[in-house]
Amino acid sequence: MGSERGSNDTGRRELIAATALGVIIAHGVYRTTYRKIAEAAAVPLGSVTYYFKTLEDVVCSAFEGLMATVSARYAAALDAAEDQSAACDAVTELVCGDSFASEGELVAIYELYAFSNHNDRAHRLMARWLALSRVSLSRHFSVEASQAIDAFVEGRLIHRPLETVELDRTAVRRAITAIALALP
Amino acid sequence: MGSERGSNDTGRRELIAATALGVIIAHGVYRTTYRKIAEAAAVPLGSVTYYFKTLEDVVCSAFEGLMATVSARYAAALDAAEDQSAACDAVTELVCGDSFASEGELVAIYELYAFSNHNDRAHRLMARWLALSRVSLSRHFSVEASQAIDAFVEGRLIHRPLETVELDRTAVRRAITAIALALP
Amino acid sequence: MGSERGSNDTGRRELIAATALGVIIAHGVYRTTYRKIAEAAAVPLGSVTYYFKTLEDVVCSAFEGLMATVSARYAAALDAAEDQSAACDAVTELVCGDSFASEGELVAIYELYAFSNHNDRAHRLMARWLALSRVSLSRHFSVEASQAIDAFVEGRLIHRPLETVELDRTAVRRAITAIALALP
Amino acid sequence: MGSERGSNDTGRRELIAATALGVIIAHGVYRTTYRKIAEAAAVPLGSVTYYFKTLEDVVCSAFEGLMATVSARYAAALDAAEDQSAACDAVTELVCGDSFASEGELVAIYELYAFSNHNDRAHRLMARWLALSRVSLSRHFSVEASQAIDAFVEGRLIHRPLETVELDRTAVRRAITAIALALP
DNA sequence: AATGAATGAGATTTCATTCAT
DNA sequence: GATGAATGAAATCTCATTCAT
Repeated sequence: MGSERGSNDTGRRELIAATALGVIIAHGVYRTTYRKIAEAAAVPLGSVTYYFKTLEDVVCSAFEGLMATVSARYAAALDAAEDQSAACDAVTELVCGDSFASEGELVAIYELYAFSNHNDRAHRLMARWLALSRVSLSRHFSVEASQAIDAFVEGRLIHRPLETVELDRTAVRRAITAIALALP
Repeated sequence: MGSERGSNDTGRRELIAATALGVIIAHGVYRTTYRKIAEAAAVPLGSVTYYFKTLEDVVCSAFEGLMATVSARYAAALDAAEDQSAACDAVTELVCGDSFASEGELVAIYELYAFSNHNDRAHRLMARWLALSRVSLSRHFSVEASQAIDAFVEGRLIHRPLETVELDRTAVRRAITAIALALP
Repeated sequence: MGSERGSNDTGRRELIAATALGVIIAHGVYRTTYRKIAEAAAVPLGSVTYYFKTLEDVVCSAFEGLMATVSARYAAALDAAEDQSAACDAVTELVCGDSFASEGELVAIYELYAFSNHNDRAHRLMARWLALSRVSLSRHFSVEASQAIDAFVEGRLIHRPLETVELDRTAVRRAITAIALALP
Repeated sequence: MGSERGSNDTGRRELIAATALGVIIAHGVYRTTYRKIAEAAAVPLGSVTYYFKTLEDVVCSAFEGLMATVSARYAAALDAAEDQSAACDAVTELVCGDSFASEGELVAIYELYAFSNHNDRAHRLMARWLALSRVSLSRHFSVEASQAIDAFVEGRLIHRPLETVELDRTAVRRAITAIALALP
């Protein structure tokens, strides 16, 4: 009975951005198109271009949503730790467990890394994310240890899907602790 | 006198692949096109499509060239080390110095990471590269230490362009040594 | 305190039409859009479409405003002339001076000429304008001289911006007088 | 049976430009689109965009074709005249007869006038056309008379389709002669 | 009355790809 | 083997227009 025009509801923009993240994960930024996003979100093509003037705009928004989710988890895990030992446990869990990022989210993070070299907004997002993770780590580690541990976490997340032999939790824990002690 | 047609010379294929890498670095895979490559290489469009039947074919070939270069450097640096201490020095240089990869090559490496999630050939290339770096590291470190150090290197390379305060060489050296000792 | 909605004031319609003329002058009819007009007039897009149901409607209204201005000037100049000699002076001034139409108005007039071949309302406007100018001229010249002088004026206005050597006032005056005398 | 690829024939470009002129005449520049041109020329859309990178490119090419035709006629008519009197006859024929430009060509000329204010290439074309017509006239008239007569011709051509009472040949002839004599 | 939201249609344009030569 | 010409398909994006409010 009602027309489809007019203020349909709230959250349309967010729905589109969230759906776009899924498209990026499934196809990569290089094959992400307005059309695929519209189809996946089950909204008219014109609706996507209405909310997002350029494709890079949608892509960035999708990445911003991802970063909000992921950095919240990162911060929560570390903020909950009461001492450095607990913080080492938390980092180990981030690296080895499933609590930090799903398989798909990891793929999206790769895409963001690549994309950020060609897009300023994404680049700033990355820089923000880096700064945030450092703040969380700095509550428990020296600045230098935070940098090193962060790098280790980053690298592990990238290598994980390619690894043939899984690095076990104990080893990860030991490496983190060693870094923390080496850079007091 | 000679026609401009015909076998211009050997190496045309290689020229195109090498040029493609430059295009990828400048624009990202998501904006890499046959046309941009042809223009950058100053060859006819038909020449690019003649040597590379699909665009993904050129992209993968470009990445293969990159990996050949970069993994050779990685291996050379580690093979030259005579003991674990020298290996730690070598890794430190890889991470902090300019000898491993240029700014542009780093950008290309992230592109490859992202691309590999959506392309089998690139995925296999990545896996091969990971395996190779492990072999190089394993000559000096335990398997577990190799995995951990490799992750650390990876993460540092990603963070380096974003870092506001540069992590100094001494700290890097110390972190690597600590990992090596912690995972004997 | 008052809402921003509601009857903002009278003259909104006129403001939009007048602004549209500026857009036409700046971009040409072929690149005139509702959106450009709305932006230039600093009114909401919906406001433009509210007052003018179709784009051709705005364009015609803009042209009507232009013609009102311009034909008033034309008529005033000729009505003020007391005899044929003064009328020749007046026409000379219309052709050579700045009093008849600004640079922008001239551009708009050519747009109207072109547009009138594809739009009935504009065509009728043109015909009206032609008739009016003839009435003004006929007060001082024969019908045939009026036609000829009007044509001469028209052509001069078109050629003026393209002329490399400016036709001097004396020559124009002499041509007009000659036509007037030749067609008594 | 053959494929549609490969060198189809010559003149494809010219065919498209000529067809574009027809579309401009029928719809006006402001409603001329790649699609309409392709359909009218019965060639694939991609063919039009292949030969003409931008729409303004097609439009200009169409106008260039028109000008070539029309200025050739103009020059021919005047070059054939043996003395000033014959030149006056020739100009009269240009203005009153059908030999100079068809109804459609006149419409296209209006379009060119309007378009030239928003496009440099078209502007240069107009300037060239003006210069050419002056050269033709200057063979028979003084520079000042040429300017004036050219303006008269221009204005007549514009007014002709709007005129309710046709200006007769005798009057036109008399006006031209008068101008020629007034500006020796 | 006035406007923001929304959308379908179509515009320009880019591009991978194919094929005759 | 190599390439210019050509094209179909789709991509991004713009826009007139409509409607709920």
